[in-house]
Amino acid sequence: METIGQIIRNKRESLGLLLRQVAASLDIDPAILSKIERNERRPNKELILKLSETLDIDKEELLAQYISDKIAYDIADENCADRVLKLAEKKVQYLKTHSVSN
Amino acid sequence: METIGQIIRNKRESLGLLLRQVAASLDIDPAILSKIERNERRPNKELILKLSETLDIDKEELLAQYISDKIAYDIADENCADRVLKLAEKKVQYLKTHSVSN
DNA sequence: TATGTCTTGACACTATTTGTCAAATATAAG
DNA sequence: CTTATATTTGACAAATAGTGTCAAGACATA
Repeated sequence: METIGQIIRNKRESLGLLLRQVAASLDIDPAILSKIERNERRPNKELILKLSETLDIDKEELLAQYISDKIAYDIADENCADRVLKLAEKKVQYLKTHSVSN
Repeated sequence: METIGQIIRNKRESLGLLLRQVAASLDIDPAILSKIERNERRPNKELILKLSETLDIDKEELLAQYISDKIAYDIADENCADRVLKLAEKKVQYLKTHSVSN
């Protein structure tokens, strides 16, 4: 399974871009991007959006990878992961139909 | 749908316990417990475990509620929630079968 | 060696989470 | 109407986590 860091690094290298170049486009230090690509540091949502533009990666795809990474990390050491995900699905449905902002 | 705060408050009241009493048992300020029960503040995992013991709520049940709450909150405003949850499921499976610690 | 790229770790700054406290509110009893 | 008790609220401090900066080290290539 490809990690989000691998996705980013693969795309960057396939475009022949240097860390320095992409980092400049993202307005961050190359060291941060290096860490993100090696999954040593987690990107935030803003960075995900910029990355999808700079590297021409589908925005929804990268976002889904990003959020599912966070979730998997949250529940990886729980022995009731399946149940948790089913519950989460119900709650999301509930929030979507009942939230004030919708 | 019952929130985690409601679960806790219902159980505490059904046991005839005061905020002050349960808070003392949890070693926290009653104000915090009050906020947790009204979903104004999110409990952390340690508190969840203590709560399940003090109020005699099934530990797995309360943990599942707690984690699914966090997940639902994370993805509530995303329009690809279903896809994210499916991806997360795959990643959890992957982590379970490939992690070093297992 | 000399150059350019990437990695690593220490550090500071900021944001978020968590804890503390006292005043305000609510409820019930005398 | 007081008094007492329980809960709620908001301001604030402390602790933790996230983020950014930088320079030195490692690595490859010419």
